[in-house]
Amino acid sequence: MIDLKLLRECPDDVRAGIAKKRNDCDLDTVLAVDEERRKLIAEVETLRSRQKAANIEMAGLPKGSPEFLEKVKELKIVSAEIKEQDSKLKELDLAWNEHYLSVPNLPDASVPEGSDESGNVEIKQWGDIPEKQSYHIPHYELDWLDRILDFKRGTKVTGAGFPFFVGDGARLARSLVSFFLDQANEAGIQEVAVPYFVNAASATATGQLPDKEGQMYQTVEDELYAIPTAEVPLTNFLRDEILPESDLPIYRCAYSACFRREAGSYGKDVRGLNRVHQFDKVEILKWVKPETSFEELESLREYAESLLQALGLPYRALLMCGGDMGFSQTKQYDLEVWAVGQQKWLEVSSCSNFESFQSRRARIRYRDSETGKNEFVHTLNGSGLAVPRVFVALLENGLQADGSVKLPEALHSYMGKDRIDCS
RNA sequence: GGAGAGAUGGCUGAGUGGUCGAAAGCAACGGUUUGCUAAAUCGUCGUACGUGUCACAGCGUACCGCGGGUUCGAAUCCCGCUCUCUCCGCCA
Repeated sequence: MIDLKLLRECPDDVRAGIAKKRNDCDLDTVLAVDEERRKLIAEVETLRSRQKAANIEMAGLPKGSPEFLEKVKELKIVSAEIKEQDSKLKELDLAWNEHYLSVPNLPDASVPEGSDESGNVEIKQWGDIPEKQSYHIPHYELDWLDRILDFKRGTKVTGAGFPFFVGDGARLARSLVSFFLDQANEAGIQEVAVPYFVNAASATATGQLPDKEGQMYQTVEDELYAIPTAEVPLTNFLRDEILPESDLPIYRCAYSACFRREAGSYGKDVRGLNRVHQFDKVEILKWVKPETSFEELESLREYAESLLQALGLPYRALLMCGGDMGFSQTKQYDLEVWAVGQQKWLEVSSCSNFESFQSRRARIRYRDSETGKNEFVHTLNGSGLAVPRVFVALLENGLQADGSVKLPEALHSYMGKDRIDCS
């Protein structure tokens, strides 16, 4: 959630931000409810104050004396009134909360205007885009694909979008995870293994709830949610905590399987491994001091890029425009890898600065030595990286005329060989 | 799954209906003193929201695991839930 003060004092700035994000949040209603709520709070507190004073007076009176009984009679009325106003306030609080949570984070000034992906700005392209040869085909058309990926049995066992990785496929997926984790470790990012299910409080703190409930798998009995990304448990790792200033910045990474229902995404881009319901990903999290968060975003993006460079995969970096970025982000970069077989850019990483939007929800603070106050940290996260689409790019770009797949050197030791053979 | 115990401020820990936001101790912070270290001594020492201020201050309200109830009044009584610990069973 955004800063309440900002909302009240600079509604026009907030309105402009909402518009830039092409969000349909109705700020006037939010402000109206806010004002109503504040008025009611003042009323209830005045009543309570009166009650409290009278109760202190009563404590001094002899029990059962006429004055005492008189007071009781009087206060019964006040008490009833408080009860009534209080229940009104509770109701209003619920509505207010819902409205407040519906206000998106505001985009940074450096974020370009635009309403969809066409508005994104390519800030960088790296690597040579290979010329498409006759043997370059989409991975899902490889005739020996079922030797490393088994969609059919995945569908039988679980459902569409839950493929089995088999043999070299399983090994390649695991190699990528190991490679990503080792790289992170080398960069000084501490590894964490996270729970794959979170409770409602955690899902709310990172913004999956209430809006994106339909995107998560849920357990029937226990009100737990399968994580759509390790970002959720990892961000919540420090929820409700006040961190020592000297601990900042904190960098962590976590490998996890990610579960996404991908409700409503039919047809487009769903072939093969392009979009699946379960996939592996290494996620990087940063908790930093506010004044450093935009530098931290750049270094996070550069780190994610370094992984693609090490794998020799051509990619581009996009600065997301207002209309195409997420609800909670102030600034977001996407990295897309080139898949020569499909002649397509595939998103493999998204690096974002949330500023205090998440930390405010999750109440992650630090005591600032200068102001002496508890301030919200800024959080950032980025994929480093998501496995399946990197897997796809490796297959399609590494494909040789003889049908085998050449692997980048960085993976040789993990795979125990330099290529995947077609037979 | 069965039986029992518990949940109070950064920590330890008092408090069983009425100036309790909450004793005491520890830790922390600021000052004084002692030749250093150590000790002694005085003071400060929760969070959130509302109000107010240029900003402080101030004022008000809430918060003793969470949610409800009883009462003029609840940390304290009642009900439900969650979590932690101990013992037994089961299990990777």
